[in-house]
Amino acid sequence: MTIQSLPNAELAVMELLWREGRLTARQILDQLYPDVAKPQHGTVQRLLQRLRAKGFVARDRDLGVNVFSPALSREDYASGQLESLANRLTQGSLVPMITRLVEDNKLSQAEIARLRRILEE
Amino acid sequence: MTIQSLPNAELAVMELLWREGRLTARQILDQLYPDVAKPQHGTVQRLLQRLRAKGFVARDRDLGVNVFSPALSREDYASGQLESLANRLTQGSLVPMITRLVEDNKLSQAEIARLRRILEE
DNA sequence: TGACATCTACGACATCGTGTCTTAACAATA
DNA sequence: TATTGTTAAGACACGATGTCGTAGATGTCA
Repeated sequence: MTIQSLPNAELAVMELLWREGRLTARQILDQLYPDVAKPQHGTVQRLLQRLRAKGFVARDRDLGVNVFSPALSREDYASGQLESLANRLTQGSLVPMITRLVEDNKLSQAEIARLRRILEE
Repeated sequence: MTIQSLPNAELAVMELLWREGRLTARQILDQLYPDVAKPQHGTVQRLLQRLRAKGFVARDRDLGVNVFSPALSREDYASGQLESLANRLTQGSLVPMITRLVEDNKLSQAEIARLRRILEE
């Protein structure tokens, strides 16, 4: 079971939730569509509903208003995407991808050093 | 300029080309739709045309027949996808993703050893 | 040369996902 | 009760994707 990948608008909602933690639909609306006059309530509700159906968002309706929070951390999502990328393209291995990045000097020295530290265990 | 990501059918064509190197449309057709009776010529042509428009496939029409080959290696594509993933989710850094994979024991010892070797330079 | 098969290019279309808007039911508060 | 805000769900436009059909170009063989 791989983590599915999210479309832009849904990812934008997740970005907000990852940054803020817990938000009401109203707060999300205000931040996602600050200048728009029209009522985008429905849009946000739809996005939240789809995210909830996909298991990315949890809802807390104890208070009068619904409060939404991430059901999955950014790191879990990102690493899940990385896994599925490797599965689709390189038989599950990160080696070919990272090899290429290193060869192309796409990784800074700092980044390489940090990766080395992580892998020392 | 990030490398865009390919839909399934187009990726399937790339898989073939990456594996075989150079193929004619007919060969691709036979391998992609082995059992289908109907003539899917058009489908394959369309896929190849779109892949060519995106710059993923090169065409050699010197012979009577068109011969298609990858204009981008699997490693380039994969590492490009990894880059854009990191840019979208973790400010361009691989560290958070790989950290999480290590914590979750998603990487084998062999994989970790190979990554370490790559990063020694 | 003419008939036939193959290859190529492109138009058309159904379907699905995504993003948006509208409306209506519901809840809360003044 | 009137008003405001919240939630839910239906409807739709648009684009991408995958498929098919057709017509022209090219080549082969009798």
